[in-house]
Amino acid sequence: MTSLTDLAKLSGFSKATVSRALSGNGYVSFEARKIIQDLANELDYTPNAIAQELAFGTTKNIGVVLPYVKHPFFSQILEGILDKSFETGYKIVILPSNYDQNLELQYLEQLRKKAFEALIFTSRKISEETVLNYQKYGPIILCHNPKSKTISASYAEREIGYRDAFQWLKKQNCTNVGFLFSRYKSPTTSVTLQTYTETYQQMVRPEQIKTGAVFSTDGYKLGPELTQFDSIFANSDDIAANVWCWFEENKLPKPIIIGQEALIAGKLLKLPSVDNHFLQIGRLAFELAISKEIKQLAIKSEFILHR
Amino acid sequence: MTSLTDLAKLSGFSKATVSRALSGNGYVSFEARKIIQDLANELDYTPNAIAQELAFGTTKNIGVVLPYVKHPFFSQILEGILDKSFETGYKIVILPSNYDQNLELQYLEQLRKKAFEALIFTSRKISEETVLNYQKYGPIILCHNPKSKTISASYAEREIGYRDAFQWLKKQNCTNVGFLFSRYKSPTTSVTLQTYTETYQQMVRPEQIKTGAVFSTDGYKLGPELTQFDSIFANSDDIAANVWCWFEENKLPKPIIIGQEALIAGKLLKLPSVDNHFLQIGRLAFELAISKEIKQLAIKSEFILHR
DNA sequence: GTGAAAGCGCTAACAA
DNA sequence: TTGTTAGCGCTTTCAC
Repeated sequence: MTSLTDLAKLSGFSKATVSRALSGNGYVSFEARKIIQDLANELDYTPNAIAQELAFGTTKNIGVVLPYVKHPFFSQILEGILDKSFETGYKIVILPSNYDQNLELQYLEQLRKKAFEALIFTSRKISEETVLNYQKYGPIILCHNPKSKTISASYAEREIGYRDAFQWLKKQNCTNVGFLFSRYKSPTTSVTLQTYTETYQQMVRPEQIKTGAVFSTDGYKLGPELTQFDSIFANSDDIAANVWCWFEENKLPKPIIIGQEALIAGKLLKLPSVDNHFLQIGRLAFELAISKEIKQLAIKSEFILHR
Repeated sequence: MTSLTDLAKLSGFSKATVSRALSGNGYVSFEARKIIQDLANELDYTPNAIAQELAFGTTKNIGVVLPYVKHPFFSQILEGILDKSFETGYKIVILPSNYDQNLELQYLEQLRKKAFEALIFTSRKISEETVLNYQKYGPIILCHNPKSKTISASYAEREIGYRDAFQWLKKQNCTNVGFLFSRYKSPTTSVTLQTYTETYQQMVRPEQIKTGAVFSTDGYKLGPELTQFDSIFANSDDIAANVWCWFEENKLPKPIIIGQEALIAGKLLKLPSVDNHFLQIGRLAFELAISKEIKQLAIKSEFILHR
């Protein structure tokens, strides 16, 4: 491991000159530059990234907190983030959370320690208030509609897509919609139920709500609990497809099934779907992370019927 | 931003004592420790991660080179890697490559610069030789069967699963198999063709090979080129499902379609599939990355018929 | 054009 | 138990 100091000693120039010669900042004579560069090549020298970061006072790391990786929601956002990060020289560090508050807090602490320049929460369990308190250590971006207006966010404005979906369900004379969620309490859950209530002008009964739908196969597992409904509003196409599959295998008449994210599995079965444009949301989240402004960007969801 | 130096000055103790008091390494009197800790809390002090890394001489970063993110192959490996990294305190940095050799080289250079402690290539385009040359800068793990035995790898031993699949195809009297690949030249491509040749005892004709199958929808796009075959061997379930879909929509008789990775889309359509166990491969790749040994681990693929 | 020196923030060996 | 000192590797200001 040759260091800049080594080069300085061996070449006879000072560390400053060597640094200038190699970085291209500041004046160095042609001869000196040539000597130093040749020596650097010969000794297989390369500047140490950590030392540079310390001297510059900043890593080019952005942390992305993801509850799960395979979930379409998160993998789409991630893809959007990578899309954009790519051109900028920032590194994306994946921080798996599994909705563990302690973990989420650890990641916030790492932001404080300057392990990251910014943090993107694709979702969170920890209180919004706690997150707000960490903003002083660096930009934090949320991927849902925050209560506070003083934190950056890029999120799906789901109301529009949901409203269109529910109106369509209404037109199909569905009166008993079953809902599939990952968690009982979450921004997604509440916005779904609220939009339903507004569209249908009636409250959702507790029996209509089924939780624990996280991975594709959960749709299959939950099948037995869904026979009473005339329609199902699932939280992703993959899960919707699994529900479909359960009914098919049990030779039961299928309810109308609506998915989300416009994925391949849903397309195959021609299930209606709400596309929340998470790719775009990820892209915007990254841009917010490297910008100095605090802004909130809403992306309108879209109900897709025939694909 | 309070630094350790600030704490030292304000508390009247030396930097060394402050460091010891806060890190817990070495002897510090109760009183001193209390004073320092209180002051640290009061001033909202936290050690700077970059400075620590420099002092320790190492980041806890592992870079993972991924050509694409949404591809099932890569997202499964990634999930396996995260699975394991999770318990260890290592951070996983995603490095999108899109099979760009320059990019891949840049990532190797970053390893050299100590931006990462180890590098995992889930796939690569750059020559194996080049990669070998960078091993002196840190552990590098490949996710395919390398020619050289002096580099670590965790990979799918696809032969077994492929052989079973081709034997089964043979039993179904398929004589004209179409192959879907992402790239024409790749380790996957060659092992597939070779296993086929061995099982069928005949060469693959160039017309049997279709490339450019990367994303799910590519299966649909390639549909028109596949009508001549009595069976299709696709490079993933998602792509296989899309092929299925194209035939269905065009009301054409379907060939036998075999997918890979045992994904939901394939399960829905009851397509046979070769499960390459990429999750496990990812887990092992991570363990190799943090171990000091050079080892090669092969995971046997599995042909799955009825799911 | 070049170099000395200070600084980035922390750790650790060695004395005291 | 605590402080002194050197060091991690690089950047940058400011004289010369």
